[in-house]
Amino acid sequence: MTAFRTHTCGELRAEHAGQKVTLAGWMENVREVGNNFAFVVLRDFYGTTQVVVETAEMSRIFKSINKESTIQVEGTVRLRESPNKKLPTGEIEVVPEKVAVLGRCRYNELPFEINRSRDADESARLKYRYLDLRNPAVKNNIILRCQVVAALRQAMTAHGFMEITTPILTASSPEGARDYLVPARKHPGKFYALPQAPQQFKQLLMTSGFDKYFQIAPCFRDEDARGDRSPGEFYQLDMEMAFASQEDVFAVLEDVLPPIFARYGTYDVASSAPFRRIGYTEAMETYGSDKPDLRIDLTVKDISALCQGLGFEPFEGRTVKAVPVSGCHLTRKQIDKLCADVEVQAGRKPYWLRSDESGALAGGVAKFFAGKEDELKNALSLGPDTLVLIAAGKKTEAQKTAGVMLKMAGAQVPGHMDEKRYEFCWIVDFPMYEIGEESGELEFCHNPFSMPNGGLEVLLSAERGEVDPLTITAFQYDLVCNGVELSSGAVRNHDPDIMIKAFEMVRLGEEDVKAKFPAMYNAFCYGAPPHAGIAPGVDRMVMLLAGESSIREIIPSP
RNA sequence: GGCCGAGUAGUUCAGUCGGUUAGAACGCUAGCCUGUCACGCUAGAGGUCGAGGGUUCAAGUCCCUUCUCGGUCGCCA
Repeated sequence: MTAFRTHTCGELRAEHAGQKVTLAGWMENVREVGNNFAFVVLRDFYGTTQVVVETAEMSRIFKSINKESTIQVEGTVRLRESPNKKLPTGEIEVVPEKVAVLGRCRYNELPFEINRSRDADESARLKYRYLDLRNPAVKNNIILRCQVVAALRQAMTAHGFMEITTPILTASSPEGARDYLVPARKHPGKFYALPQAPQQFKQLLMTSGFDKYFQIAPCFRDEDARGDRSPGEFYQLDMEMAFASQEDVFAVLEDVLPPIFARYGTYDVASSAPFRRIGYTEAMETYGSDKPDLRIDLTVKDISALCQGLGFEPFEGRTVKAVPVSGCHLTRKQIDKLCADVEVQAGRKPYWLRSDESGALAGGVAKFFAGKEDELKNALSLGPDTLVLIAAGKKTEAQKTAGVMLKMAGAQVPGHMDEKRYEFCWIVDFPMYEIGEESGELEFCHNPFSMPNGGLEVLLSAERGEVDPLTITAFQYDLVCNGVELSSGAVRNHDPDIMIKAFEMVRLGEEDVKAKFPAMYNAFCYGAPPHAGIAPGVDRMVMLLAGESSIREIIPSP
């Protein structure tokens, strides 16, 4: 009950029959079914209620109002002669006595029909986002977002985490993206940077003695948009724990996320705690991706050795990866389409061949395997009716292309993907270092502030030449769900000595650490707790829960 | 920034080999209709075919330039 209404438009039921009520909402539709006889649909946030028009006077009043105007209707509830079981309020209707226009819609033609706004052109939807959001199907994703955020807060609080806010106007931070800059009025020529993540602040909080921190944190990165990535700003469930290991972080999310996915998601949660852990190297070998979609039952096989000396130039001296797709009955045209799709995404065209119903190899590059058919069949455990997609190139290229082939084939060839479930996994053991493509020298692979597995010892061994630095892994991890990278996190390097040594490996030193991150470095010199954290993307999570493929569907004002 | 695709009525789209007056559905307007709920029926209004240039007797359609949007790669924890 407010000044404008006694009930909402989603509230009235049979038991309200006979009551005098006042409703307020948008005039969604008018169905004229006779002379001076019509049904008006009134809509507010909570639902719709039918208003019945039976007199010439009421008919005249409603005819003078454009759809989507806001109106107030005072009247009496009565049972419908022909109820509609599909609607929560379908048993009743309101007989109006007084109608007032609260907010007139000046246009009788809208940019799109409210209830079909999702079919409209996206730029029109965004321009008229306030109309788009009147569509319950659009609005419900935003409601879902609110519920998920509330549930996350509740779960994190229940796990003993405290929500602490961190600055928005700050100094440039260590992440790799471009910063957004804000001119500083009092210091002409200088700028604030908007945080790409609250990374440094939360680590300082750990050093201060706060034990468990979290925040639904806005992050700002000046990068181009993607279907699953908002341009500019997005939100993370940022968290950090003191005196904690990688497994401690995993345990929290394995406890927090599945119930929320189960309750608010479109599908069932197929993974139970503990989620599967997959090493980075293994993920790249087996799935051709560091964000595998475990709903797909296909894997990548290495056939490099087998493919030498075939007389097929693209395979010579290259890494060759194959993805066998069993039970495949695609036509030649469909296979070409699949390969073209892979080429668009991976930038490299895959090769292919297939086994027919008798198991004989045919098509594509099959002829080059003459004399080696059995070897290939054994290597791939090849049965009949199987399409083999093949990628060749430098190791990383071949892996990446194979990963795209795997996801494309999984999505397009029936029987290899059970779409309607959530499959979580952790990708662990990311390499600490790599050989830079441009420099040709050793560089940090990811975040330089992750703790190397093996600590100072392993770095010293590498320095003495006993350990290949490329084999050093970091306590750095990604949480992946259905092929979407939900989150990445790490056990942080809290020890200045290890930090300096890690930097020395890439020809940097203490001065560079100090220069780049003075606050954190200094703080760690006063006794820091070992700590670890992670930051799942809220937008991507809601996207998965809503079953949407565009991140703009779950953001109120994209 | 590279590549691919799209742009035609308020909206979503069709438009054949370049050929008469550019069509459909929804929406809108008017009329009919007393139980609809994606109401139904009849009629009508509504178009700079994204923009500019070119080829041609003739361009929505072919060519060039350009703009906008989407996807993707680069980029991005």
